[in-house]
Order: sequence, then C-alpha cells, then structure tokens
Amino acid sequence: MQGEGLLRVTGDDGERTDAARNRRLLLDAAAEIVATCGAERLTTDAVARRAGVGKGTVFRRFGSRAGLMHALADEAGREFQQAFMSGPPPLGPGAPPLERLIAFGEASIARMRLDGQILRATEQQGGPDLEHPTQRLVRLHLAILLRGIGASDPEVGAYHLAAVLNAGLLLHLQDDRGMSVERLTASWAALVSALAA
Amino acid sequence: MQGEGLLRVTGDDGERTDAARNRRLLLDAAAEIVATCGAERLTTDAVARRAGVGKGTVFRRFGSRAGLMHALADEAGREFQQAFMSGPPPLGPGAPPLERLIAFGEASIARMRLDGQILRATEQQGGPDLEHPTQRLVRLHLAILLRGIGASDPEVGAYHLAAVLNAGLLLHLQDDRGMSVERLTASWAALVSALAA
DNA sequence: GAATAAAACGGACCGTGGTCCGCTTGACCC
DNA sequence: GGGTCAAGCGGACCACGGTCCGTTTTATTC
Repeated sequence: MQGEGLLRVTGDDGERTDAARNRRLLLDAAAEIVATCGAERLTTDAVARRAGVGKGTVFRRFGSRAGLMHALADEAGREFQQAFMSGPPPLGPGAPPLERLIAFGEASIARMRLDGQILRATEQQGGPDLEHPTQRLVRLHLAILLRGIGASDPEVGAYHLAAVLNAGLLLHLQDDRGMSVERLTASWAALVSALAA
Repeated sequence: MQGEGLLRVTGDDGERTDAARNRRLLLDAAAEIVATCGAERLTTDAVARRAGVGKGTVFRRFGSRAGLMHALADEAGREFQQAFMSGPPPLGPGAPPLERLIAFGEASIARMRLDGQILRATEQQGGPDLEHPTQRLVRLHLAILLRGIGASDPEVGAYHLAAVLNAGLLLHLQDDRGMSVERLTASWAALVSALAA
C-alpha cells in the first residue's frame, strides 16, 4: 500500500489499523457506559463486551482501567485544554496572569458539572497519576502563571494549586457538602490573589 | 460482673470482649505486615491469617481494607494529634496562629518519613475519605488557625490546606521528584503566610 | 499470491477486596 | 449451673482488575 521498507510502522501513530479501530470502539463503548451507568459502575469486562473485543485488548490499549479513564478524560478535556492554552482571554493568553489564574480555577470548577465524574474516576485507585501528561501540562500552565504573579517556587506551587482543584475534592464540596460554585470560585480567587504578593 | 439490665452492652465501647481482642490481634498483625512488606503489599487475607481469625472478621471490625488502614493510621497519629491539640508551642496552643500553621505543615511533612506509607494507603482506593473523623479534626484545627490569621472562608480554606498536605502528594514530591523537606516546608510557609493578609 | 514476522487479539486464569449466611460464643438473667 | 439470644465468627463465595500465552491478523517483501 505505501511501501516503507525498514519500519513496520503503518498507522498514523505507528498503530496498526485494527488496533486503532479497536481503540475507538473501546473509547466509544466506555463513554456510553459512563453515560448510562456512571463512571463508578464501569467495568473493564463490560467495556470489552460492549466494544465486541476481548478483555486483553482493553489492557493492551490502555494499560489499566485508570488508563482508559484517562484517555476518556483527555478526550473530554481537549476543548478545555485548548481554551486555556490558546483560547480567548481571560482564560487564554492576553490577560494578566492573576486574572488568568482566577479564570482557570473558575473554568475547572465549572467543568466538574460536566465531566467531574470521569475526572474523579481517573484520580481514584492508586491515587492520582501526578505525572500523567495532562496533569503535567496543567501544572506547567499553573507554574507559568504563578511565576507571572511573582510567587515563590512556582513549581511546588503548581502542585499545590492542582491539589486544590482535584476533582474528588471539588465534587465532594459541591455535592456532599452543598457548597455553591460561587463560594468555591471565591475561595479560589482569594487563594491565588493572596499568592500574588 | 456488672449487671446492667437493659442494654446488652459490655465492653468499654459496647464491644464484646472477643471482638475487642480480635481487633487488637488484627491491628497488631496489620502493623507487622506493614513493617515487613510495606503497606502496599498488605492483603486482607494475610492480615486475617496472621491474626488467626477469619477474613470476615476483618471486614466486620474495619469495614474495608481502607478502614483498617485508617485505624492503623489513627494509632500512629495519636501522638501527632495530641501534639497539635495540646502540646507545647509553636505546634500546640500558645503561639500566634500563623506560627502554628507553619509548624503544623512542618510537622506533617516531617511525619511522612515515619508513617507516610500508611497515610498514603488510607488515601488510595476510592479517594481519601474526607469526612473521616481524623480528617475532620485536622480540618477543624486548620480552620481555627485560618480564622486566627484573618483568612476569608476558613472552612473551604481548611479543605485546601488539607489537600496540599495529603500524603500521596507529599511522598511523591519527596521520593519521586526528589524535593527536599526544606523546600516543601518553605513552600508551605510561603503559602500560609500569603493567606495571612 | 505466498511467505514471514511483528503486532494484536481473546479469553481462560489468578489474586484480592468484599459479601453472605449458617454456626459459635459471650453476656446477661434466673 | 442452665437458658436465652444478640453479637460475633469464619470461610466459601462472588466480582472485578489485571496477566498470560496460544492463535489470528496485518503489513510488508518477493
């Protein structure tokens, strides 16, 4: 078909076509199950069955249940990611760092209503994978903004802020403790404003 | 022995003597296994076997593996709890709130070397139980100190600070990212100092 | 098209957390 | 002591995440 010669690589990302097809199948199946039964009730067997593939394939593609959840979360969060990386201010570039920080927290909190369930599922079981590419990207972003407001040690500060915005906490405060979005965003704003010395 | 009459309660906490004995047996067995193989490798079967009781008893007493870990962590942390509740300043009462906050973070970070493993184990699997009595006590303490330094919304602030001090994060930063205790305590101090407007 | 080897597949299998239920034990009353 | 009954016990059992390995598919070369 395309004759490369040395590498046995073929798909777009070096993924065989059947592999790519199954990945989509699995992702779609997983999304449906989450939509139907909730992220908690998603089992790897069910995903495999629904996608019409073997269970081994789930783990070959995603490594673990958490990996599958991560992939799902990344798909859901791509829009958000683009918004804070290159969208319009104040979330995207153009606004002063403190405003962007505040907007980032607001957006994160607002996002929970939509895909908080999936996000929380990625955090559970073995603790959040703090070095997952998406997490790193978020922290890099936060670190840059922290540096922009003159915070000391932006790297550790980014870990702190990311911890404050984790889905498990945010959902708990909203759903179990009945705290309003306004209150949470206000607290976030107070926090980051204080950091801008 | 003591003839009560109506209630069938007997032990100190309304626990039958065999139940109390088995709880100790299980706690000791668990502590030994953690010391030997690490908290990650602790299985409920192994604890039951080592304690010489049935597996069902583990779950009757502690509800879940996480519950057992919590009980273990609470035993290990009793000293720390007394230290910040009624020990000498600056950790205990007597010092100004900001200093107590800083000391609390320092002590929490230092504590990781000793029982971080157990603490992390309590956080994993199903996410940390934010409403566990111990967690609530910590947050209550933090909230009081936050109020003392004039922070806005001490209640939410306490959740924030507790999230920053969670064992999974602290151990990750120290062990996987090679950050020094000094750096982490400095970041913590910077954070709470900023909050004291 | 035939040959080939790497990649992917699938589902039996395993370990572990958690449940269930018939049996035992301990506390209390007489 | 003997009777009672709730509390406790134990281990077979189940569900689910994750592994393993023999089989199938895919891409590529000739």
